Amino acid sequence: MVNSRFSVAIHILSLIATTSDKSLLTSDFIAGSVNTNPVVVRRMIGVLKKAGLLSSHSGMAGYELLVEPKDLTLLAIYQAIDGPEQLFAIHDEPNPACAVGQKIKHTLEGVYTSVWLAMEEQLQAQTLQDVLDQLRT
Amino acid sequence: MVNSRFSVAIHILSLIATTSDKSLLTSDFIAGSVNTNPVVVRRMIGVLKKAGLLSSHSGMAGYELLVEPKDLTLLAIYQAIDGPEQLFAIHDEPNPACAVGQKIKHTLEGVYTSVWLAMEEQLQAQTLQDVLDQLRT
DNA sequence: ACCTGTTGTAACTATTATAGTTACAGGTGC
DNA sequence: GCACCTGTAACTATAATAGTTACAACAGGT
Repeated sequence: MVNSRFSVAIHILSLIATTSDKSLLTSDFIAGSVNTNPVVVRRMIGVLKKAGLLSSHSGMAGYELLVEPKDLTLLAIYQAIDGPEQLFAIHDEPNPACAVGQKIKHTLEGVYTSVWLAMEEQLQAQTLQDVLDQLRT
Repeated sequence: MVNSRFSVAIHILSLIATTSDKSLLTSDFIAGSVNTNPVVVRRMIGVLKKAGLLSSHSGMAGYELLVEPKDLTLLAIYQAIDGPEQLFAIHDEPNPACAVGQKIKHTLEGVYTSVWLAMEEQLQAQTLQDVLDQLRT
């Protein structure tokens, strides 16, 4: 995929998890750490909030996690940001009159599903807490 | 990633592998099966040729595989088309003055590497021959 | 030698996604 | 009231993807 939304989401959640003084947690402060625009942060936080991962109050600084870091898998974060559910696209409408064209879509779907499941397994095996532990070392 | 280059490459290689009358194998014919433009096919074939997966002769119809389908892993195909070597990008220059910003890049790289390796393992486990077998059923 | 059909490429276009930005309405609490 | 914040809409810049046009060079048949 190669966009940075997942990285930004993990960065934001890590900041919220490790900042004890919640009044510091403004979109501006977070944007400073991520090195992006506050609006980008607020947009991402809106998505994470909709997914039930954190809470916020309009007009008031401070975000709070609604899930314990040890219970928050990276897969859950990935799904929260609504990342693509496939790694590879399949070209549109291969020619059904051709023996290969007719079957290739179904075949590729099978291949890609197995790859996808392996990836999900990895993301499921790691939690935000694992990330926090590595940030400390 | 979510582009269809990998799918198109596998489709092209499958066609070449299953078409016995090589004189049929023109970029136009292949484009008809893939449902795209002949130039897109020739471009992709140029890449696969550079990687040593097939041969072609300018001005002459007919492509030939240079690797046995059973020896051609999907990973080799993926590497041949020079697909991205990462699934997730990391945002540029997180703030080094911040405890999280300072370490997040290295941490995420570790996470993403484990995911990437799991994906490679899946692609390594399947060959073009496996694809051909599924196309026949 | 010529003609037809092919490959190999360069160059351009259209479409889409990503990220960044500006702007502003509305909430919060001092 | 004021300073500061969130939530969002709207716009822009940039880049990637795929499709397209165009053409030089090559092969093989007649």
